Parts: sequence; structure tokens; C-alpha cells
Amino acid sequence: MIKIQLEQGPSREEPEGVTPGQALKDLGVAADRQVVAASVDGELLDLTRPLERDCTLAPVRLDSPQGLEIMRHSAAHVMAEAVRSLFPGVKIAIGPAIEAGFYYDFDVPEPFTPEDLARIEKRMAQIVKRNLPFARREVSRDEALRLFQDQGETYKVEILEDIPADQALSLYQQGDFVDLCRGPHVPSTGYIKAFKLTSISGAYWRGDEHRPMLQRLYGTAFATPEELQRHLELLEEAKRRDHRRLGRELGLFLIEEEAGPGMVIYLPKGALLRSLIEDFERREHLRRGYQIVMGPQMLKADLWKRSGHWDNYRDNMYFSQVEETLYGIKPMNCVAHMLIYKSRVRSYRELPLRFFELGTVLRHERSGVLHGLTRVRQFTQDDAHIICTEEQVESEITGVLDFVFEVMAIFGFEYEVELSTRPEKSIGSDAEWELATNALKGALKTRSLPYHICEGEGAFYGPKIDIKLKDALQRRWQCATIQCDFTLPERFDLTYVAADGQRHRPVMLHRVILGSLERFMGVLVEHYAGAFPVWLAPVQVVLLPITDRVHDYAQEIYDLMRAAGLRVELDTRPETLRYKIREAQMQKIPYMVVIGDREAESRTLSPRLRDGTEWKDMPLETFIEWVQEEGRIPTPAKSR
RNA sequence: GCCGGCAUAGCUCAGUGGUAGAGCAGCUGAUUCGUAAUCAGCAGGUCCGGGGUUCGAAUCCCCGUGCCGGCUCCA
Repeated sequence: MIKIQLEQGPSREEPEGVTPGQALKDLGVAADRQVVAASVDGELLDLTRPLERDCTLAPVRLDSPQGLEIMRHSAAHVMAEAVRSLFPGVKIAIGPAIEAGFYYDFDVPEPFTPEDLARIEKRMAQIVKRNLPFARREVSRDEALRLFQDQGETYKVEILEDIPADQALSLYQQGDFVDLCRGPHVPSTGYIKAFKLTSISGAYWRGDEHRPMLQRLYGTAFATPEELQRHLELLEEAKRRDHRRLGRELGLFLIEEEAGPGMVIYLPKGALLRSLIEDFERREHLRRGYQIVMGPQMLKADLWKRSGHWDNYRDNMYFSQVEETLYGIKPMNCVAHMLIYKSRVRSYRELPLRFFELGTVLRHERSGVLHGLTRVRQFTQDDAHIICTEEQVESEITGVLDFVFEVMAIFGFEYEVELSTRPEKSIGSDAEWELATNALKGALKTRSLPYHICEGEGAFYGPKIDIKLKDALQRRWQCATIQCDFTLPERFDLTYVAADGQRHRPVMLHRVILGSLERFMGVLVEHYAGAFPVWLAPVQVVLLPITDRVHDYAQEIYDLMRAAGLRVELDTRPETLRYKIREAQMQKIPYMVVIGDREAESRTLSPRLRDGTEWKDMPLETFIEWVQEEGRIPTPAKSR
């Protein structure tokens, strides 16, 4: 007998080899279809996996993140079975659960069509209805190899060959479909509830563009049809918030083919929004001891050779021949900042030096990756280079982290932190990389921030911390980044004179807070769904006179508000009030001020808010002061 | 860059081998109105570009460009 301890519950003696499913039932845990797997001493197992020794057991329910993931993974297997039965000769590659669903990659002679998607979905429904058990079986390496070789599943064979020899191999089978899989899975196909196939796309085998392009089918699955429905509605909401759509509707920006793909043209309201953000940035950087600098748009190619960009980044750069000399258009702002540092002898007393530039850069992004404002070829970074001593590195990084979090709080973003380490293609010594990586880790530790490590994801010149901010729909965007660089100071022979009178090598940090202003604006538009807070709203107030009789009064109010610094518009078109309100509402203007005979008489205002709230008969001065206050550029609260 | 889809009026879209359409937006006029669309009229097109098939191409084929969804890359 073995002792089964229910997590946070009673325990019980069971015969050796009892299944978690049976044990849970005996322990009084309802054996309905909400329980899809078991957690045994923290390890996720099938409900049918025999238990051999004393353990702590907990049910994994469909409404938990793990339960949902297991069900989605099982749905991927069902999709693969459906595809194989409908498309004989297809080879299956890999099919995991992902954040909002699952996918499976297939090697097929002809790409799938949207009609195929419907057929596959139908076949999956049949498989689910048959409620086939997911049977697990451990096999030897040879047996597994033979099985997949016989089936011609070359991708599975390749996966097998990469699995360490000492690792146990398991197969999962439902119906006559067998897949190599670690598991666990739901007990049977009937556990897969509400699912839907969402899209088709190409994907390289193992993400390598030199390997075959496979066809990837995406799907999603939820515990209930209602949750699936909610998810689909969330996708609809994301579409409504899409900054490309709102950018046009709100008159913020254009991206025109005739101007060039990935080239943003700011319309008046978009340009205003951006300059408000820039004003905020300049003020915050000056407050924190940064110095504003400006570099040229292109620099001689020799400088890019010296910096390492020629060798490591040339493919992403634009060049221009001027008379006899080749110039590189800057893809980064650091090189000019190096020259600023070198413009005179530096003392340790000056360090840290913090050079800030709203620097416009051009990068030749591959054509398939461009996307609205979030991926463009010309963008402006809120870039700074901090040059300091080795001893100052960690506290400078901590300072930048604090800066980032104070700014994120103002815009109302949540975020995640990632630390990226040395990539394959890189410059610098092992010792330098280690020193830099430790400094970044140290700062994260000082602020006790949780973070993920991304091995090999660093920049070619140094490791980095990325802050991925999450928008209102929980999508992640990389904006802020802090990168250590021990190599550029060396390449440009930066030195400072220390207390000992000797020249020493400083360390450099590259960092951005918002990242690309274009990208940040795109994310901001989606985050606020176009309804910007008053301090960022391109138009804060629109005056809506009801009849011609009050146009003079409206004009007077307009002039007063302008003089008071409000961003106000006056709509004197001969349209109905309802019509004007609707338009202002769709433009998401914070305050719509209705002006009729009553207001002209009493010299008051009747503002309507975007949320439909109406304020009656408000004194003019009170309203102006209110909007002035709300429109003030916010000052960050100290985060720590 | 790669895979797939798409490209018709400013926007959203209909039109599938036989005379280019609708709604919204725009313009003109009427309406002077109290919180999300007043009415009428007018104008608006190299059907993405180039080549081909055909008596005839928005429609079929080829090439190119751009966009969309992914992959890869990344602020």
C-alpha cells in the first residue's frame, strides 16, 4: 500500500499502482470532467498514470492555467489526427499549446485553404464526440525510431534524435493516431470542450529560415463555449483598438506607399501627440541629470567600421555616397555620443555623464516585418548613453529601472522584465560579458524584480534588460531596454582621468525608456483605445453651439480657452447637436461643451464627458481651471 | 527575406468574361435644432502597376509593388 496525501486535504492508503483518477475519486474529489490531470508531488501527470509510491496529490482542473494548457495541447493532437485523416501523406512536425491556444506544424504538398480549416474543424468535432482515450505508453528509443521511420515521420525522427539518450520516451495514442509526446493529456478526446481553428500560416521548421517552410494551423480552446466566445470578442476588441485603424479615424498619421513602406507621416493631431510626449521626455530627462545632445543624421562609414556596426549591422543600414566619401545613415545614436564624450579630456569627477537624444534612426527592416507604427523603417528613440565607471554601473542601471517604472505608472502600463545574455554573433571578451551581465542582474536584485532570462538574446555588443509592457489587452510590447556595452568605449578609446591621475576606461550603457516614439504611440493608441487622457488628447475640448444665435458667445469662449492654453475646437457647422456629439464622441474628445441660449444667457457651460456624463451650468472659469489641471503634464510619483 | 491571403471611389465593401455599383465621407442647397447619424441634389474610378490569353478582362494567366496573418529578425 502507498500513502496518498491530498494537497490541503485528507490522506488515504491505496494499493500500489492506483491511478490518480481513482485516488482522487476515493479522496472525495469530484470525478467530473473538470479534472483533466493530476499534480503528483508537483509534477503534472495523466489521471491514468499508475502511482508507485507515497505522494502528495492535487487535481488539475480545466479552469486552471495548467488544466487549460493540457486541454489545448490535447486539442493539438486531435487536430493533427484530423489533418492526417483528411490529408494522407502529410507529415506532422510539432504541436504545442501556446498562450491563447495551440498550433500544429505540418509538411503538406499544398498549403491549407480557409475551406480546409472548416473541414478539419468538423473532423475534430467527430473525434471529440467519439471520446477516444489518450493512451500513454513508454517505449524504447529504438521502438520509437522504428515506429516513426515506418510512418515516414521524418520530423519526429529528427526530434527523437535530439532527445538525450537517458530520457524516457513516451507515446500518446488516440484512435489510430500516435504522437511522440511528453504529456500529460486529458483522459479522452471528449474532454476537449469549446475549440476553434483560427488561422493558417507558414512557419519554418525549428524556426530556421534555411529549413523547410511548414504549414502551421492555429487554434484555440476553452473550458466552456462562453469563454471561447469571450476570447473571440476580445479579438474583436483588439481589432477595434488597432492603432492602424484608429490612427486613420482619429487623423493621427499616414503610411503611404508612394512615400515608402515603413515611413510614418504625422498628421497635425499625431504630430501634436508626439510633441507632447517629447516635451514630457525632455523635462523628465533634465530632472534626472541627463544632458540633451544632438547628432547628425549620417556619419562617415569609417566611423561605423570603428564602432562595429559595419561588421555586425551593415545589412540593416542605409548608405549614401557624398562626393568621394561613403556615409552611413545612423541606425543608432551611440556613435555621435562617443564623439561628444571624446571632445575633451574627461575627469572621474564628471562621471556619470548622461547624454540624451530624441534621435531619429533609419533601419532597413525586411519587408515582411513592417507593421503600422510598431515596426517601421524610420523612427525616433528616446535614447541615452550613460558613461560611467565600473563601480557606478549598477547604480546607474538601478536609476534607469526606476525611471522606466515611474514613467510606466504614468501611462498605466503593466510590464514584464527580461534579461538577455550573449548571442552567438557578438563582440567583446568573455570577462566583459560576465561583468556586464552581473551588473544587470545585480540591479534587478537590488529592486527585487522578477525576470525571465533569455539565453543568447542579447545585442551583439552586450547583454540587456528589456521591459515588455502589457497593453489593455495583455499583449506584450518591447519598449524600454537597458544595454551594457564594454566594447564601444574600447573601440573609441574612451578614457577618463581617475583620482590616481591615470587614464581609465569607462563603461557605457545604452538605454531607452519609451523605445521608439512611433511604437510607443501605437501601443498608447491601443492601450487607451484612442481615448487619450486630457494631457495627451490632441483636442481637449470641442465647443458645440446649438444655433447661430450663440455663435458669438461660443467664439468668445473659444478665444478665452485658447488664451488659457486649452486645445479647443469650435464646431459651427449647421448640423444638429446629435450629429456634432456623435462626431466628437467618435473622435474621443474628452470634453464636448454644449452651448445654447441658456448658457449664453447665464454665461455658463454644459460640458459632456466622453463617458456620457453631463455637467450642467458650470461657471466658465471653473471649467477652464479644471481642464488646465487635468491637462498638466503629469509628474511621476517616486516609485521607491 | 520566406509561406499563404488580399488589392475596385477618401473609408468600408458589392460586382467572377459582355456598358463599373452601394453606404459613409466630400461638395451644393434647404433645415436653427438641447446630448451618438435632418433631408435633397451633385460630384467622385488608370478596378494597384506592367505584360499576356480572348472578339471582349475589374474578372483568367505571368511578373512586379504594397497591405494583411504568421515565420525569421527586432525599438
